[in-house]
Amino acid sequence: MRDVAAEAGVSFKTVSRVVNREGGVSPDLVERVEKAVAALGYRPDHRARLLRRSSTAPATIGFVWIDIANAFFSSVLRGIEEVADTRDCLVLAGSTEWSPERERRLVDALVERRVGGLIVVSSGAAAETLQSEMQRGTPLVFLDLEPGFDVVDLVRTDHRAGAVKATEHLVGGGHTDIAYFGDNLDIFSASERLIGFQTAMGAAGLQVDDKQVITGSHSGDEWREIIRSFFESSEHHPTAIFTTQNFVTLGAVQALHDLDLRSTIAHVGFDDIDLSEAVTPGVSVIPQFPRQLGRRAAEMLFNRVETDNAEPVRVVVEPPLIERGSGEIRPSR
Amino acid sequence: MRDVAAEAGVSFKTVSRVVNREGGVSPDLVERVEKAVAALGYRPDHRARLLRRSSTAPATIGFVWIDIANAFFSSVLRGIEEVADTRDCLVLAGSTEWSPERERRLVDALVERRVGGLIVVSSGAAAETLQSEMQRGTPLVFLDLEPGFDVVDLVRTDHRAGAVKATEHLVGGGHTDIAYFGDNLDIFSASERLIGFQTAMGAAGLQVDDKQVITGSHSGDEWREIIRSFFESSEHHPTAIFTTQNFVTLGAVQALHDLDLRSTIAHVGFDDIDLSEAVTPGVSVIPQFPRQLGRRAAEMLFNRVETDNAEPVRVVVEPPLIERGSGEIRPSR
DNA sequence: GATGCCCTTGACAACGTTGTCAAGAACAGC
DNA sequence: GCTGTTCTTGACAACGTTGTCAAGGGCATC
Repeated sequence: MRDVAAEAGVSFKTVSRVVNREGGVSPDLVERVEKAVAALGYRPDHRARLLRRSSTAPATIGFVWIDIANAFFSSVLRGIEEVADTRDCLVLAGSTEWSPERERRLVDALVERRVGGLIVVSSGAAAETLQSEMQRGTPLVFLDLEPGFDVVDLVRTDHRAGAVKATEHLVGGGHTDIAYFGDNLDIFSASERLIGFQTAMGAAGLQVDDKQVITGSHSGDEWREIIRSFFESSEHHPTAIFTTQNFVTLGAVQALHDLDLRSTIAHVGFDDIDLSEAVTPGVSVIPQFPRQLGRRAAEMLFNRVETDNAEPVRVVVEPPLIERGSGEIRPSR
Repeated sequence: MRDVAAEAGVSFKTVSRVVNREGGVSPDLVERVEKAVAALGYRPDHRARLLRRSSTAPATIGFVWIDIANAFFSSVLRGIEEVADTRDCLVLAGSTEWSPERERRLVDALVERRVGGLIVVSSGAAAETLQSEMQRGTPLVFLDLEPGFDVVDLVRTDHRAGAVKATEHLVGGGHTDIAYFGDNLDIFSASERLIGFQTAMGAAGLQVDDKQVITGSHSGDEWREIIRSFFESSEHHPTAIFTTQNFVTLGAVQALHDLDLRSTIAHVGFDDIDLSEAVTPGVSVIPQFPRQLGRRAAEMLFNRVETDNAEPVRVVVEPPLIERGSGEIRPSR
């Protein structure tokens, strides 16, 4: 900026005025400054600007998510960006890949960059930083997971109700012997879904066999192997399965296809997947609406910027069930 | 920081020393300062820190991409994050959703935030800003697309060679009548793929019928409709199709499935998709390796930070062909 | 021609941090 | 006890910008 001022033969305050279109600068000076700006390729330094300015509207918001490979969160991010874009706001996104350590570091890094707000898919690892940041007045919205401490704003799917719905659907189709494949139970959404499964099974008077509850954190290909060997090895086959995450569902579809069991074993998944209609039979699912969750969370965030003392908002969306064939297979025995 | 200094009864320089673990501070002062930091929930302001510091290693890099809904770019981002993470570097990601206007704004915003480097999937819209930023010495790596001006570092798939390979595969299987479905031609990769298709067709002495080259920018569901009505309406059916982007491939698999043509029409796609093995027949593809492209780009970026005068690097990866069944169907006529 | 007003411009402080340097204390060696 | 060295600490400038205020010039009004 100093260089631009020298080039144009004015003080740097005048440059500042021109760059920010404050007005009150004579036309020829404006022109001289603009020429100098163009000649030197000058860009204002956003950080210094924010440092000085008693800015109100956030120019950057942060998004901390858990798994970059999962299309669910990509769609969430898309929803967030759509809303942020209308406010000329950038999204600083970082994924933790399930590591509490990384969650702490990421949240710290974002807080240190003084983002105007934060949307977090939090395991609760960064609770301390998040809470002190909340006290500083930074808007904070939690998404998908309950972080395990008192939370102001939160948006998520009703994981438990969705799992109940899926299980009831299978039970209603005549299945009494249902296997469960899902994410690690230290993840809030995963444990909620298992609780939903157990609740619905219990309500139907059915027993849950521990050997038929398989949990863990794996890629789609790993799940494919796990589910294939589950069906290959166990003498006792369930007549239906409930897969409670999109990778698990993808793996299960592949595995059942490999074993030519897709028309025999009933299957409902949590989260929608691509090509769910192109396989035979189609994959029945409890879909989530990640893009809308993202939009909703971002709107809540900006809302909190504007109205400081608003009541806490908790949005918990009950998901529907989409029948496509795989969930409607009757038990063969 | 001033508050912390007051609370601990020291000067703020001492606080700075403690926070940055510079050493040379007596143990009891360290303890007092740390207590004050904890009590007040103090976080250093990263922006101010960078403003002062003659820092070398970048703390933030930017990634500008074109389509957040496309899993290809999510994987690229993942690769970038993996590398950035090892350098304690955050990734500021923004998607342009194909809008040149948005590309300009995003690149400007990142430059103004003084990112330490930039990985760009650029249509060329922000050429001016990017070039002046390159002159400022900011490391810059282009990914996937040629932006239409002289470029220093670039990583991409060899779109043309991949398309040639796919087309030759279909031609080699006996097909002479092949339809092409792909992205808008003002996108570099799309036009390259079409050129590859045309080249291989020409080399085989085959004619390309303009009515069988369908291009546009659509979602998977839209492509499903387009391809379904293409096969429903035209009296003349091609015996094979080449779909040159993952959404198009997804749509085509669905559409052919809807019409019960998946075992009749040969099909090769560009970009791999989920469940490509679970459908019948499996989907033959020219896969890209987005995560590796991202890793490669990030490594080049950091490399350029370290060695300033390095030669320009262009990495153009020739993709393989994966046979899964759909591409090996013989023409029925 | 003096006064008052507005319009343009620049000097300076401030934002929150780190780098530089010097002051002061503590200690060792003569 | 004096000198020199080291260790701890703080004062101050600087990073690049914007907010505040005052100075100076031009113009209208009396």
